[in-house]
Amino acid sequence: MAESPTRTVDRALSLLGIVCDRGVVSLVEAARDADLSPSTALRLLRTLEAQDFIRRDGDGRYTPGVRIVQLGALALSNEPLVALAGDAMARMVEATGESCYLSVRGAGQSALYIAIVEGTHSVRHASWVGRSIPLKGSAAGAVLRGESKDGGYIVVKQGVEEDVTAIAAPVLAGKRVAAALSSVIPSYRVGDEQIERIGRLLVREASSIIGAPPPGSPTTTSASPQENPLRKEPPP
Amino acid sequence: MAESPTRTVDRALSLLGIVCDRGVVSLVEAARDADLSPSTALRLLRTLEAQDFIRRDGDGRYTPGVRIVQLGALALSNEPLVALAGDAMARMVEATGESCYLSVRGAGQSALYIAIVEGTHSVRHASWVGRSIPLKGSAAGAVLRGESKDGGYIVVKQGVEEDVTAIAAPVLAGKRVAAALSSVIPSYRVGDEQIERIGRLLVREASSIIGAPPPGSPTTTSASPQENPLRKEPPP
DNA sequence: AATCAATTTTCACTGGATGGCAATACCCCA
DNA sequence: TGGGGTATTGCCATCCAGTGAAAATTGATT
Repeated sequence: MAESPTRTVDRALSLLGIVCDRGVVSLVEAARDADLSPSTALRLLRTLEAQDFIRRDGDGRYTPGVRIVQLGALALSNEPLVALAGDAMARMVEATGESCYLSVRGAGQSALYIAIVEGTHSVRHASWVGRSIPLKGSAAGAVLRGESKDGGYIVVKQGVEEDVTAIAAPVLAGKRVAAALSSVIPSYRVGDEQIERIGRLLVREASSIIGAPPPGSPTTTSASPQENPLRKEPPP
Repeated sequence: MAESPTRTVDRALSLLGIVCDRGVVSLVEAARDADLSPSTALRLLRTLEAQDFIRRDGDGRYTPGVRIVQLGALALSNEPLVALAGDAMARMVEATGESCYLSVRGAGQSALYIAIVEGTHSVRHASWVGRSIPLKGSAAGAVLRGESKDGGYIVVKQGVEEDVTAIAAPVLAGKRVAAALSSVIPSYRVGDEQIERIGRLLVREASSIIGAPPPGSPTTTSASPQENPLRKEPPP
């Protein structure tokens, strides 16, 4: 975290994080976690509550409110990378049948899934948009830390999740790693040849994301706000 | 918005909303929207940036940051109603083939979709978790405003979206309307008999949500954090 | 009723938040 | 190139908004 100019806002945002992390929290717990006096925490929590970022349940404890959900979804729907990566991710899933993820650096030492296209196998890896995984020990994390050589792919077997093999390639904006494109596959289903094939596909698709032509409709789970609400699918 | 004890935090949260609403915004625009001096806005925006709630793009403008996405997703995954409603919503879609939505009151005069199970027809209504719709003019909105009689369903044809008919029933916590369960259907596909049938189904399923037994795996687009990442589907 | 912990209120105090203003940066046009 | 206009950033005097200790209130338990 960089130097922060407004202590009061800092404190309130920390409290917001605590409420969201814990899901349900009492005043004194939140105050303790934030290292604030209960009366200070109360006032700040009341401010968050006044704008619907948090709410109080029947027992007087604090839980996240609708405003944080709403702004989070808005933020995600406006994320340009999500739109740009849609076609590439769909192609990955079509070519491999495996779940495909787009992730960026998250808060602290984490990576954050910002788009997902699920695989088509009946046994497949499943996760969710908005999930954080550690930078350390994950393929996407290694890529986001700049550890892939010459834009190549990174493989992690037995990383942050058991029984899966993760392969990731960097989405580059110039020299900077903007995101990681990854596939996460049940380990029983991949040998070295398949890993290499998927790795090469990831590298190719990742390099198509920035500089790609203006996207059509995204096909990820984060549907575009402008999408026609009556969706017609192509015939099977 | 209720009376708010901490002006500084209020202002910062308003700025956060402005950045998320607009997607990309300059300092002076944000300051104008928030009715603040540019130097005050700068300082508050810097605080939001320091905790990754917003970030600056290459042109120095502000866009939402990963922290808001992360906390939004966390908040949603901890929302008890989403878990509770999963089975009911899946049953609705199985019985009708139409998209099913769970919504709660959002900020201001809005309703917020917090869970969605999409319909199975090739032409179906599509929307997204986190989307806000107006309370006025929508079936879910009417239900959330307490306008359904005796827990019955409300029908809106030609409401906030064209070409669709929305039917909603209240999810009650005691006497209080906790959420709205709704189906949104292309109007060409429903006559009065179908509307009545779906309406009655909605009422029945809505009444099963609170007081329902502990849920299994939610089947909505908001997967549970505890879900097994290797997902095995039943055979077709 | 007594005890304990959580929550809420009160209020003296001060330093953190403010915004006006100046400096700097940037863009556009003649 | 120079001028004009706007945006951004830094500085600093000012003051009141934010703080936290302490008291009061509430709620749960024995």
